[in-house]
Amino acid sequence: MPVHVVKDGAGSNIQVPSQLQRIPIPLLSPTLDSTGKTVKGRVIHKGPLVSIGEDYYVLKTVVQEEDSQQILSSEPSSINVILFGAMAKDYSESVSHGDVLLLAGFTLAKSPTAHKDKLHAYNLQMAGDDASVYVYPSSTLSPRASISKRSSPLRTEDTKAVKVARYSYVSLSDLKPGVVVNVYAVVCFFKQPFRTKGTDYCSTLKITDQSNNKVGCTIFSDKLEEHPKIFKIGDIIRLHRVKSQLFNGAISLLTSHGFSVVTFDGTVGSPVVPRTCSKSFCFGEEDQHTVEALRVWAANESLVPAEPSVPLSSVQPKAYFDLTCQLLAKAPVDSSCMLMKVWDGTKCAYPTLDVFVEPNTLEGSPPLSKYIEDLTVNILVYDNHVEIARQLKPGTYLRIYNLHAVPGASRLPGNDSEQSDQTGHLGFHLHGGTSYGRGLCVLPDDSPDIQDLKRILEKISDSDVNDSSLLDVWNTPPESIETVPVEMATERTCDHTMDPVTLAEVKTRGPPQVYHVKAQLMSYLPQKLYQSLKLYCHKCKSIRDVPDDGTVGGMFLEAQKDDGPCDGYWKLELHLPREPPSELPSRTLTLHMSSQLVGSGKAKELIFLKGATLEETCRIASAYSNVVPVMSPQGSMTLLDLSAPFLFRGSRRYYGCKQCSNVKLRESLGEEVEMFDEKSVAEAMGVQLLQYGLLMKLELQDGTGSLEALLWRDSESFFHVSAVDAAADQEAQDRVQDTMDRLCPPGSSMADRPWLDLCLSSYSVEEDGQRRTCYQICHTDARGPNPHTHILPHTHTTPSDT
DNA sequence: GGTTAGGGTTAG
Repeated sequence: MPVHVVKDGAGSNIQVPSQLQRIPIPLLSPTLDSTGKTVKGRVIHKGPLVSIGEDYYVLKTVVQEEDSQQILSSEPSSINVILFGAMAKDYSESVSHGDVLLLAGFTLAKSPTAHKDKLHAYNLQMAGDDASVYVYPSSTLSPRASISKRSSPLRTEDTKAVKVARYSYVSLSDLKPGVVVNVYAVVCFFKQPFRTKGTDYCSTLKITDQSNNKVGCTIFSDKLEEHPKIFKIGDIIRLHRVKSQLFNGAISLLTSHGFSVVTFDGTVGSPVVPRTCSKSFCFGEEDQHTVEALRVWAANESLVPAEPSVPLSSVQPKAYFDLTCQLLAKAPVDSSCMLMKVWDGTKCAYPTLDVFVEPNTLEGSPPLSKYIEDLTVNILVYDNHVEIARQLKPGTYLRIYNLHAVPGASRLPGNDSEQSDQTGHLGFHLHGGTSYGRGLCVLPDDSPDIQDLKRILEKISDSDVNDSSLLDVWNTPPESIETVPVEMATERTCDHTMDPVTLAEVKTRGPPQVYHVKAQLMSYLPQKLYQSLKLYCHKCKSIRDVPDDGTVGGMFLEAQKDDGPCDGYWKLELHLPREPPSELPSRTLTLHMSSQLVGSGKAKELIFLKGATLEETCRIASAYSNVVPVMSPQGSMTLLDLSAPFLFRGSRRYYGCKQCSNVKLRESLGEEVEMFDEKSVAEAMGVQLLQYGLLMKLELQDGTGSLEALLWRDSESFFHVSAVDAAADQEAQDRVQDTMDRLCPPGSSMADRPWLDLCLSSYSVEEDGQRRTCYQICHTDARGPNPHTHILPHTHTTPSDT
């Protein structure tokens, strides 16, 4: 007898040859010499005994690898076994579903059904005297053997007996209206969840089981994750607590209170992995067998299409098809339309429609090379699908259902006459609505349907990154820069050790954070650089503009109207005539000095100037170290309005904060001052000194997105310029302008602009009661043509964060 | 408290 039953316990008289070498099913190949080799597996399908002549039989069965590690292999772990002759008859009578077999003396032959049943590419053929089957009945392996002792696949009625304690499952043929039931079934039609007019999302399904009844099923839930995760026809579904009801004369199923759903891949022989969001769900060996039985039944019913989707290379004009692909980038087109750039590694046989969008509206990486660009197609997503598409992250793998290949480009949203030469090109439209299951979903990373695709796409991407033509592509994303030496126009001075991230990624994270990014400068504000000069108060944190000379000059003229006397606190007065050729009435320009300072020989350290024009003040300031413009409206000396500079030191002018100063000019002013700099003078007069800063808004982009970042806290070190110098000195201003012209050459395209290595910090600000994330460029220096000639003075503290 | 949808092509 070529079929040996190995019995449990002492009664066993069959010896399994011990010298046989066991080969895991996924590793079987025709190059293998099968002499002395065995295969061990569990019977997951047993076909009928077929008579093909007088006393000659054939039987087909499917066994699955028992070693769970081998099941995780990417190769199929289940294989068709064909038994011939008397062995087929023996097998039919003594082997049951669930039994474990040891097969020896087999030969391998190419499986003609591999593309359809997704089982091993080869069959095991068992014929002749060498072939032996050793059977370990499942009764010797598990206590539930009696249930498995059948010659036909599991029926739901049988499973009831062992599931009484937990769940009982009703055959679709036994449904009565108005009853809450649990069912196991195969999905033969499905729609991805779509928004209803009510409060929920709805999944519309049609399911079937071994009873061959097809039953409609409607699942309502406002939580997307509670909907069944169905990716293709043939997936297995388990529904708990669904209510049967009559609709249009037929039974249908509807979610009832406390419903739950679990789904499984429908591929015969693939690992049985429940797909569910539920953290506590019942799943036992019975469930495993029910799923396997439904898989095998569906495979024999030819319910499932050979392929779940169509590659781009096979797409025909006018076709509606399902596409499995990777999302590369997306961009909003208008309120009802979204562009998705996708690829699947194959090239469409027809020219495809180009869709223009502004590069800064594109999220994700545009094609890295001409080659990848040729494989990338544009999909226009409309209406109800936009909501789902908007949440997708570039890089994810998608399946798009009922995608329409529209021949002949028509007018497109957001496109104009540039499209006219594209007539006849194939456009891809995911129209609105859900007919025919139209929709899209994310395929999980471990989905068996994308493993090959992932490998192929990664291979293409990798080989393309090494292509030198990359350097010609302006939108080379920063990740690729890592492998290509590119001179950066800025350098980071921070000591953070972290990998650079894309701007798209930066935008997904909340503040506060620090990032390293590589980006280009798209634009900046203000364009007139003197407008970037600001005055900052450390105390009240306010920022104000530096007034221009016209405004300041006007204030000096206004102050001249005060020609009243000063009280006699001040020892020295110097009367000067108005300078010719002025035709105005004569006036008095007065220099005052502190009596205390005169007494201590420091008279010239601090000069108070009354009645001078701005121009005169500047000229006098060049001869004295500290000049303070004053007036005396009520006979006592006071400063001008704090909108004007309160102090001139050489070419530098200093301002005080109107809000935080408490001005008091005492007769003894300066007595206690040891060193006359702007700080001590301000302090002595009760002025809150304002600090100069450079504030700029830079729009960055890196191919994955764009981002506005401020240059403020570290702007002085960025430009190698002190802000107070920039306010007083044309050469310093020119240096700032030179830097900006280098980072963003006037009239240049993005291709000509250098990349910047930046340290970026994010923080939260509140505006009109709304919190908003802001970004600042910190710890970053522009690389000047000769940065070492512009050393920043150390006397300045930097303004803190806004 | 218990709707919504109840498969069957957009029309850009």
